[in-house]
Amino acid sequence: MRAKYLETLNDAQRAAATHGDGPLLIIAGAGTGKTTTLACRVAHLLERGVPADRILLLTFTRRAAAEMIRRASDLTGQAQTAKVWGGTFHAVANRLLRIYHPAVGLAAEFTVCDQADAGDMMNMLRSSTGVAKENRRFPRKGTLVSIYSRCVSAEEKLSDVVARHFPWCAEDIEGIGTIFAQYTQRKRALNLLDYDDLLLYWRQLVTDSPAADAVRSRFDCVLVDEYQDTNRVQCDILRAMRAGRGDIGVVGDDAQAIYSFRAATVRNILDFPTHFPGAAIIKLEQNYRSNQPILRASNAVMAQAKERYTKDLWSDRTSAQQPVLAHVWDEDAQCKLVCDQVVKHLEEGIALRRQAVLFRAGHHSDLLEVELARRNIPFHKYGGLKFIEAAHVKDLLALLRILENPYDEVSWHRVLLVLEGIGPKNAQRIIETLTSGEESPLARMLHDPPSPPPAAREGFAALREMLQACSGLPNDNADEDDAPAPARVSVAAQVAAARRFYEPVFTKVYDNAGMRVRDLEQLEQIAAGYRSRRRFLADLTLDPPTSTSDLAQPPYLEDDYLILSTIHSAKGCEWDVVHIIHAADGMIPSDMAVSDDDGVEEERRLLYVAMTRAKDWLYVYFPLRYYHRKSRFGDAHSYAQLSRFITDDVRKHFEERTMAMDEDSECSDIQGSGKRVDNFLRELWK
DNA sequence: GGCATGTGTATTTTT
DNA sequence: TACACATGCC
Repeated sequence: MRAKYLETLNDAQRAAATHGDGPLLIIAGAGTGKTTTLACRVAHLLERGVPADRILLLTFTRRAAAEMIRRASDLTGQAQTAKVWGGTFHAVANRLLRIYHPAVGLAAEFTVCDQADAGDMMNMLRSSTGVAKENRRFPRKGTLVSIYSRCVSAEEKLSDVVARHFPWCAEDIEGIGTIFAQYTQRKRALNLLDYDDLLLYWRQLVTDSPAADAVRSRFDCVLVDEYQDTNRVQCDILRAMRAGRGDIGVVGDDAQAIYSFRAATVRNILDFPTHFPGAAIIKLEQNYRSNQPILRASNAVMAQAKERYTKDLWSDRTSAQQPVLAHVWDEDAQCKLVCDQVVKHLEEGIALRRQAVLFRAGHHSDLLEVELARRNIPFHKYGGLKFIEAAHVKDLLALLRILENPYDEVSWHRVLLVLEGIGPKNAQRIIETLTSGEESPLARMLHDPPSPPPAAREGFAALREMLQACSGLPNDNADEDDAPAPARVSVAAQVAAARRFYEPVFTKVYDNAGMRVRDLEQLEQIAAGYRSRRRFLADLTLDPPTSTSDLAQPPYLEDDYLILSTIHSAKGCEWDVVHIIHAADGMIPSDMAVSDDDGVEEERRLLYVAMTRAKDWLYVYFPLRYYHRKSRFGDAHSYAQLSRFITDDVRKHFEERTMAMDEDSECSDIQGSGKRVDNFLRELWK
């Protein structure tokens, strides 16, 4: 008997969901019901009797995994569905390594550091090795981290990576090599893993460790979403995880590969049948998301791609409304028009959260955010700068990380620099003293501290007290007999203690202290949901709040808000109305990406991804004039070109509207053919 | 050695 | 606009 939920699938989807044990490659175009299909496959596996905790579901974000598991659970009604191992490669690596760390020579309390932490360490090495001394333009920390990560994830030599992707750093290659060598050494010594390490250790765990068999046989089935955006190491991991077993299913779309900067390679999809012999290939080509006009325009964009993609998506959702290409005078006009359109759709009954504004880079929405705030239109922004990257949040977390891993020099450095009167030199000296002895640097700090510079004496004492309070160790003066057993201090209490320690400093150092204090309060709230500090830190690093909204507690959940998102963060999502702003050359494609053909091709796919997020309405905005605010001259500006991807062939599929300026510099009128004016006016009364 | 101040410059996308 | 680096004062 066939389960009810399978009836709702089309033939290709059902074939994918009910496929047997062999390797399975699903090529799923945008909006073809990929999530549904995967959820059904999970449900099907469960009903076939596969235990939930023997299913591994790898997705691009933890949110995507949670969504699929939730849907599978709805389909089967089985509570045990929650036991499915779901998450990102990095999160799963972390989870496995917490169990099997001895097999790869890791200590249990290793901490995971994010990109910014890695950058801080690179910076410390940059000065301590002195390699940057001779050259004033030695690559910055961010660049160093990018180069490093690229070498590791693509498994390419430093010299090749620099030559191909960072040619302007070629003359510093020796210094970079020195820093990298020390970077890896320090990380090991300090018990730190960066994002790349998580994958590398997972790979080692399943290819070359005493636990390899145990890890492999933990899972009966592995499912991977967004396979086009995996890199070589991730591919190796999958091959090793499935060595001698066939049950692996991957889903991907080569037309949506947008992560080559993270060394993702389309080869993984193309070579899947070779890597996993006997693989069945199923294509999903019917789009259930977008209406025909939107799909035609999107297909037209991809039709110009250098590589021909295998599929044209089709849809039977008709609509008389073509996507709109809006020519606006400048960025101000763009903001106003976006707001107008958003409100118009809202008044027609489409909630704000069913609408999204998409853009190439995080800062592209800066002006719009101001305008939205001015008009009291609530919004949540995904992508771009994150809460977790703010200096004051990092400062506070550094304190917890010291408690978790006392050997974490980078965090010690951060914490010490917060104190008034301690600069890089003194911080360095103090850290050297702390780590010189046999005992843990934390114990040394509490029982036999180095002397701080006189100016920092008070702050230093406060720091020690704080660490003391959080660590739960008895202090020097405590009478051993009377001292109660060290109480476990809750994570939230630790954050609270850290907050009390930091807040006076903040009010001195930062101007908008109020906001920052609020951030820390929110951090404390998040901490309240955790029993384990280790878990708290790992989760924040591996699955950071993607927008400030994630920090908001239930009262806000009912509120309606507009979605602002980078195109990268919009992957996998869909909205009734999508507004794509800054469709100008230099924005899409980004100036940074046009130096080589592959870069341009990826930018094209990026526009395609953005367009195919739309279900019913799609607006693409093109501001004609850009101002150069940094220029000496008052109103210096330049005229932009329409994105090179919106060719004449593509424009045929759009309705074009032009907003002109009137004397008051307000955008108020329409230019173009009479027909367009009529269309526009009709829109207004509709 | 720390810190305030001034100058120049590079500036995407994310786990 | 933010960040790295240089300079000069305490």
